[in-house]
Amino acid sequence: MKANYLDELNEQQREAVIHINGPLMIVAGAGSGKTKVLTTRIAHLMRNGVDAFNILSLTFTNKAAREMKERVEKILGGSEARNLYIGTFHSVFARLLRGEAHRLGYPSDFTIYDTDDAKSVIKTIINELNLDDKHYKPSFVYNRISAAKNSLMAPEEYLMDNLVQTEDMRANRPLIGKIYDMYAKRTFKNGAMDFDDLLFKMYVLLKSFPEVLHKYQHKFKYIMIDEYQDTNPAQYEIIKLLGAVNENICVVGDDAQSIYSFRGATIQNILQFEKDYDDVKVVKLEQNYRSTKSILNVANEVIAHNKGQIEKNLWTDNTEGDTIKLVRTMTDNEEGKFVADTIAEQKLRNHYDNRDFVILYRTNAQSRSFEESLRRKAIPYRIFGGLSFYQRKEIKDFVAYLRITMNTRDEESLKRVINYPVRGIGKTTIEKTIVLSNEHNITMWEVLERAREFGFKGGTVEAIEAFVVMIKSFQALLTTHNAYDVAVGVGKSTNLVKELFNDKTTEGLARYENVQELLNSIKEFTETPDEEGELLDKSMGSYLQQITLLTDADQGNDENSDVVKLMTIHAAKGLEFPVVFTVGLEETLFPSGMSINTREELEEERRLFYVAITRAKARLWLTYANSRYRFGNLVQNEPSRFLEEMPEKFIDRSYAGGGSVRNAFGGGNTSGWSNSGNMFDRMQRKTPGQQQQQQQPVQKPAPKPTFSGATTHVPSADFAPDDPAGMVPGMQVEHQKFGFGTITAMEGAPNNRIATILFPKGGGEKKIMLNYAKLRIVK
DNA sequence: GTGCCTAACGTTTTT
DNA sequence: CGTTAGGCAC
Repeated sequence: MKANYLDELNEQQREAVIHINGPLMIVAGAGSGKTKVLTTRIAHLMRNGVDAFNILSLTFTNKAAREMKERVEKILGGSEARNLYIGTFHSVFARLLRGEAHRLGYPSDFTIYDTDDAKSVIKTIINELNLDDKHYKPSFVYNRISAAKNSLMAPEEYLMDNLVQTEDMRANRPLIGKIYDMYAKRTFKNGAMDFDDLLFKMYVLLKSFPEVLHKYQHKFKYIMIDEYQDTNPAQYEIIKLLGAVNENICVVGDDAQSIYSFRGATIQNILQFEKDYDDVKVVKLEQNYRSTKSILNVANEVIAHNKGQIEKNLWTDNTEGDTIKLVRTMTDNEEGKFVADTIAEQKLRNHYDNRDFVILYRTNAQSRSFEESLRRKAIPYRIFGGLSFYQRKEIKDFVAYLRITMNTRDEESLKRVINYPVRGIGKTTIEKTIVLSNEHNITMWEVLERAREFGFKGGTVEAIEAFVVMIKSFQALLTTHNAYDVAVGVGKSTNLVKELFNDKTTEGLARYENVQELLNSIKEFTETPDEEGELLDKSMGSYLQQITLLTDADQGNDENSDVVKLMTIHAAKGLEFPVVFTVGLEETLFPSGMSINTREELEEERRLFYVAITRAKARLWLTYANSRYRFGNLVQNEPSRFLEEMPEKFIDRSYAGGGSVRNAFGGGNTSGWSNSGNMFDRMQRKTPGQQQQQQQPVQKPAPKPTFSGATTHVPSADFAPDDPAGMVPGMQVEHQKFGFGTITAMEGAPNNRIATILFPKGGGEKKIMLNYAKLRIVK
């Protein structure tokens, strides 16, 4: 261990590190060296005789856990760090639950359902109850159930709770409690836990089995929790239980960066920590080592608009640095182009590498325009988040085989693979199996095992038996082979790999490669030593439980690859970059239109903006578009209210540069609003139709006139969709597909109008939703 | 039972 | 606009 590790800390940091016993709260401002303090503190504990086996460190992302482990290893120099229990709440609890699952009636190889799996179960239940899944939307129900679990409310309590019941009644969805109850029973029957169960069941376990609680209270003598501001009541109660004996709880957080309330996190946990324990030591880390003065000042002033914070004063010794550039573009595509152009320019001018840039947005859907513009300029990039690798269909299919092999109770997986690839077990047979399993109160798998007994006949029973034999052969493999060999065996026997291999389409090729990647990851898992310390658990069960908790950001952590990164602001928490583009700063987008109805929601959006700003070390661009495509139609956006909250002094509002915008349209109207007047005054309102034309000054050549059937219409050379707002009955219009027609009637809400149009050559009268149709006004 | 076509739907944010 | 789920025809 390095002897001088304490010398590298400032006074407050050191104070936090050397506090060994008793509750400790570290209020760590953005960029104040939080991870350094946490890792050094772990090293310091160990140096003072604390056994690594007795330290539990909880984080929110696998990435943070990995980083922490690496940095502790670096300080300690030895292999002792391996014995630390470092991980996310979910992964640590999954591991603990695995060892204790039998007490709760779960198999130790319980399946972990991701959000999609859970919603699928919920949807099944909704259909079983003969409810309308358009009214009882699975995602809505899922969120209610999730919220219940995160506040430790079991189905029975949910049904009895007046407040909750009133809410459901008011939302006209009184049966959510019933669905929750059935969902809990069903997932239990399936031997499966969803994300929230990993917390909820952990709590139940500790609460119901005093000997288990005792065991872990004495194992985890020192507990550290990162990002404490993002913990929910379930996590809070578990920590309280685990730490009750020793009270060596160290929480680290920043109330200004609390951005996960939608997941049940409550900022109260950190605000109240001092009241939860006696003699809480509070340390504030207020020196920022990350950002320039300009960036930090803007961040501080923005966050000052929130009420009720822990008082702190974040400052920096760094240089003032560049001003923050505020950029307006006409459209989202121009925004993308501007950012790509600026990255190219900055690389030349200031010698940055691709890896120095990040593009941060509010919603994943915004990535598209940036992807396109970066691709066009041949700038390599990588998107973090979005669709996880493990959510892809081909991966889910493959994993479902592995899951059913490990846990035959898992009906979600069973239903997924029972007839894929096609083996002659159709809908009718599956329905029948479900009915039988309900009648006899056994699992679907048990029905299949005894198919002949239950009266399945002919080809069906043969197909079922072949399927059962196959899965059993996989189970047999498990006892003799490692996870990788089993997976390869599964791939061969099921023909899954072959099927994808034979699909020579581009998508088929990609799918084949994805499955190969999955196999590689299993191989890697079996071959590398277990990072989590503890027992070397190389089983398939362990692998499967782990992958569900991985996010895309954890995949391919080739941090060194020189690419521009794109991610949501949520995903960027805890990271830093020399140059940051925060994009889409428009009302209804950021702040999100979903989050402007209460002060609490709006303040969380503002904290999100604060997080975005404070990712930047040296340079920060804030961009927004005058109008952008949303659901396929062009919408106007006002600049985000947050832009008005920034101090003028550090902002360069005249900056609309980057070349492209100005060059394309001769300057003038795109150059932001400099010093005079209200910034909104100078925004020119344009109709979508006008913008469309400005965007494409050069008309695309008309499609080649090819032979077409009587129903196919070849659009006119100058075909360009017009603003539907101006369309009224009597007008002549041209539809891309149906040809020329006359509007005969108009109905629907003003923002969602439906026109009845008579197309003489295009199949008669049709109802067209104006929001989605491409129509050109002829006259 | 499979594949194709149409209609409907969607955008918060994630473990 | 893009995707996807469900209905319908082979």
